[in-house]
Amino acid sequence: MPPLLEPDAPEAVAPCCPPLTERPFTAEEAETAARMFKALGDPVRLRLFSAVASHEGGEACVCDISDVGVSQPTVSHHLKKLKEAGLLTSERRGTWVYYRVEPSVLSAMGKLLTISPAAA
Amino acid sequence: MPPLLEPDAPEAVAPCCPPLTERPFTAEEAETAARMFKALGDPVRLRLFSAVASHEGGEACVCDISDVGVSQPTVSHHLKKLKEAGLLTSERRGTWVYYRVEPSVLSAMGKLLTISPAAA
DNA sequence: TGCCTATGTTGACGGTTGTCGAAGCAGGTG
DNA sequence: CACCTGCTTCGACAACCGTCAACATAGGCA
Repeated sequence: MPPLLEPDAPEAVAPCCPPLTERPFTAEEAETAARMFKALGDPVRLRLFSAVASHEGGEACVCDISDVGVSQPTVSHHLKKLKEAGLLTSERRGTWVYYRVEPSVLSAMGKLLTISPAAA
Repeated sequence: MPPLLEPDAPEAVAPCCPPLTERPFTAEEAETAARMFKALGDPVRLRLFSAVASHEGGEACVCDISDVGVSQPTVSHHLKKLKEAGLLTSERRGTWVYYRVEPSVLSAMGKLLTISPAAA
């Protein structure tokens, strides 16, 4: 087996936390959820994420989305951050690297922002 | 009218952006939306926001929620950030200051994370 | 093999952020 | 008035973050 297994941690996303309105978050829940919000808290990253998420087939080559006004290394840096936060996954196919949205992420984050019945 | 009108900007929230998956965000949309995500991108702020959002009546006194492991000035600092991001509002009533969740925020952010039909 | 293109990594720089203690302000109570 | 309590602001500091140029790596192709 080649040593290409990535040390990133894209697992701490899906079953994360109850809705924000259900009860006060614990420190651990807050740590986990804040990591995702933080990843989307930069305009460049948000544009990259949106570009991938809205791209045909739910995936996009870096070359398709790197026109966001910063240098290419910076794009790579931000994509790495999004990957480490568990929001994107990447796969190399030949010359190009394709990024796609981790499927469960959108719904998981959406649930966080749900109005819970207890918050009436 | 007393000169107590606050210079904060809690207006740039509600009608913000289309779903992230609908089309790539423009620079302006990303700037606006990232401000909200960034505000929730800190564990302490997320706990404070969750504490307010889940509190009875949708509002909470600072004294009710300041047990998050940081000093009281730091709590105040984070609440200010949340207010500047348009996520919370505050009101002084007698001795205590009450914070409440800006009502439209949760649904607005929830819509951002909606799966748009175009992203099939 | 060598060269070109597409991405990722490194190292450094300046700006931002989270944190605290100290000081300030506002309201209540005596 | 003085004093206490709840909260905010100020000033400072270390840590973190976004950015770039330079370099490194990977794959395709001649």
